[in-house]
Amino acid sequence: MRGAKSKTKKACPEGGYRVRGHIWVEGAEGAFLGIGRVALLEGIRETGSITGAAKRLKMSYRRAWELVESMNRQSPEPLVTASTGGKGGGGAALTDAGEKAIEAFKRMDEAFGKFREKEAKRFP
Amino acid sequence: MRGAKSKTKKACPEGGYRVRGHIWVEGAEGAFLGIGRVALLEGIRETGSITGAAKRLKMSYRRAWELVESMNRQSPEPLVTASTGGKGGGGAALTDAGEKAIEAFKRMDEAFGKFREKEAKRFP
DNA sequence: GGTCGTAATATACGACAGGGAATAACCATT
DNA sequence: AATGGTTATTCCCTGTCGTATATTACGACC
Repeated sequence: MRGAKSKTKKACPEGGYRVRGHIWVEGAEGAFLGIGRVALLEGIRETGSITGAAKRLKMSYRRAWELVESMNRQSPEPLVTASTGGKGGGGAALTDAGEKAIEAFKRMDEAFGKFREKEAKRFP
Repeated sequence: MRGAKSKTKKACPEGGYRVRGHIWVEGAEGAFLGIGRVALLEGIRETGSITGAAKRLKMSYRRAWELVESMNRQSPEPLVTASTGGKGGGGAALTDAGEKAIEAFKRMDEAFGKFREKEAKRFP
């Protein structure tokens, strides 16, 4: 009942399986920096607000704000500064620590991609 | 309102953050082999039944059975064989492919641990 | 000083993964 | 043929997570 009896078809030399994964940095209260949080940081940098980043990433403002709070709480210096009122109603921006965090994570994630690709050879 | 102002405390040379992650093998229908599935396979090997493995891992039989089905469906040859009735009411056992899957995944997971440890140095 | 769009916060709603229970089928052993 | 523990399968229920919605506070700019 499982059909397909292999058929000795040797197309796809290293084909059927691929290795996937999540990787993230943990701080005092759990998740601190992951791919989603980094995307949020980039969204904030490019839109100038938490609201704009949330819309771009199709997540609720509430969640975006919670993530920003979580990151700021767990870092000795905040990654995002936000201000209310004023020109445009307020906004948010990355700090230098925020930029550095993005950079470090992206390098790690790239290395992770290479790692997965290499390890996938274990499952031909 | 975020307190703590860093304090220039340089104990914990590479301390605050650690890198964590999940890694798994994907097949045709999604997840094929992960740490939980491997633990289940080992539980089956050691208890001789899906029921026993589920109890040991404190998961419902339903879930355990679904995981076994998923693995068997996505492998050219099943990782687990099960039989009903007979001595002891039936049972389950690993195939040779099942043993090899455990082996391959554990090696990969070990390499993953080393990778995370190495990459954590990016976040001092 | 009114305006505007954002930050910040609370509440209610909905989706869904997983758990638990219940049931039927199975078959060597006794 | 009765037993017993397991596989296989279905149905319901609940906790959790995130979304959506609503409200208030804010302050530079016109």
